[in-house]
Amino acid sequence: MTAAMQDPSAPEARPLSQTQRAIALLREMIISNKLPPGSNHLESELAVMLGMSRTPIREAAIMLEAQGLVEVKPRHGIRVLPIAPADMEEIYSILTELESLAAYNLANSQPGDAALAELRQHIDEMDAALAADDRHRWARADDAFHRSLIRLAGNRRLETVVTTYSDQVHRARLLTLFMRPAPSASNNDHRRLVDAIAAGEAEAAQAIHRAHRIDAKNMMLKLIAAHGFSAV
Amino acid sequence: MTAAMQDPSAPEARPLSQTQRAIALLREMIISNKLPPGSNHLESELAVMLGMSRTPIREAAIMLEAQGLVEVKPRHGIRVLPIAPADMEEIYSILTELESLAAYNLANSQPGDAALAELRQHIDEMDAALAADDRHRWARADDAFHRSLIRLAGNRRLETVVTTYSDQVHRARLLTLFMRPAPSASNNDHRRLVDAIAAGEAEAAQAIHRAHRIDAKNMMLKLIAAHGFSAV
DNA sequence: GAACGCAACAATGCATTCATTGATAAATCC
DNA sequence: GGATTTATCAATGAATGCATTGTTGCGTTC
Repeated sequence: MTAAMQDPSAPEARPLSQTQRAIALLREMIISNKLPPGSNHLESELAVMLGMSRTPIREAAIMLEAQGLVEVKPRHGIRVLPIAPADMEEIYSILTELESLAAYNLANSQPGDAALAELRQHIDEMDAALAADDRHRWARADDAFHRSLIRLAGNRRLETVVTTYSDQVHRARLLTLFMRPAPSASNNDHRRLVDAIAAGEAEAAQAIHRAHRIDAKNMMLKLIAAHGFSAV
Repeated sequence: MTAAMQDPSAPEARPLSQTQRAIALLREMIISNKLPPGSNHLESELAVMLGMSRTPIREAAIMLEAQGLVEVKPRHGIRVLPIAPADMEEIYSILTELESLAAYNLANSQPGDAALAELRQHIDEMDAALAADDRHRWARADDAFHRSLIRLAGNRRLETVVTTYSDQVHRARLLTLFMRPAPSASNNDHRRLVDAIAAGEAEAAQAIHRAHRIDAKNMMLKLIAAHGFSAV
């Protein structure tokens, strides 16, 4: 092996398997709505689209099916699953419970200043996005806040589950992002949550986050119904 | 479409794909300890063992990895994941929260007599198993009770998550099944839970089940530590 | 004209094949 | 003799090939 095979300019030199690429690319296309809900896709079609053979596509489809993003129908190809209001009820019910648990556990774990600063930084970013009236930026910061909250709680499996179900409702959040009123009240909840966590008030943190999630769910369902969507 | 296309005599006439067979067989072998935790297995070895090619084995491995039962290591084969006490803390934390949620939701849904009868039947079976001093039979009935509880709550995703994590601790439950004292107190909890559900006392049901799960977790961790296991 | 049956086709499930890559062992040099 | 380098090997990642099966369209018959 010669040194010329290594590319010193690239910081990461891992090849990344085709299957991993397929999973990442398809997931991205699904949650960003490039592959619309309800659409069907042949393995060969996706294989051509991503420039690989059918094998890694099949393997990716199995993974994405396990994550609830697609359905592999024996003779009808790979179907992007739509999310109906009933699905959102299911998902938010789980997310509410598990994220509140994360808040509770984090509050009990006496998090260090670094952890609290990380959370507050995301809140500041949300405020800045609100001031700039940039909703996409706000949504990214909101995402980051919730991910940090879960990660800092220190339960990796909980992180996995929450990520899985957050992915499933990602399209719905995108859809309602511009329907909803400016999410300034939401940031109040976030600040109160971090304060409760900092003070070690576990039950308060849990209650605050639970209420926050329930409000978010109700608003989203109302918006989607009001705009006449039966699935997303 | 003619009526002749439906076959009323055979309730199930599907061939069941090799991949599905591989998933079911490997899962069974893993949770029943036939493939011991920590053991490594080559794709070709499993392929020969199950009488199929590597392809369905690979696909099954991806699914089982998504369910947290194995780890696919690039050059070292498929590794059955051991469950350490820290993993059990993670898992029971999630199971406690979600099963309690199921109890809460079921109590609120005013379940019919059929649902309540189903739950009570499993409890009776547990009593019978206790009387016969048959712990395997008790464990099966206990499993069935918990599965019914989750299923009747009507949230399919919740069912999926709980099943996934129940699988991961299945070996540990098997291990402690004969270490623990006779699980008669456990059945008291079950009866009180069903009574609370029948009475529509959602918060009581939730609290009873939460306490039940926390007790079970603490006992299991104590037993495993007392017997000197560092992983299962 | 409608319905049933048959045939051609297309997509998948799975096996097989090939190439890449990490590991192991042997051989040579210091 | 030990260490380093090289060569062989084994296992996986991925592509391809093949057979099965569901579907669609056409022809025939009632």
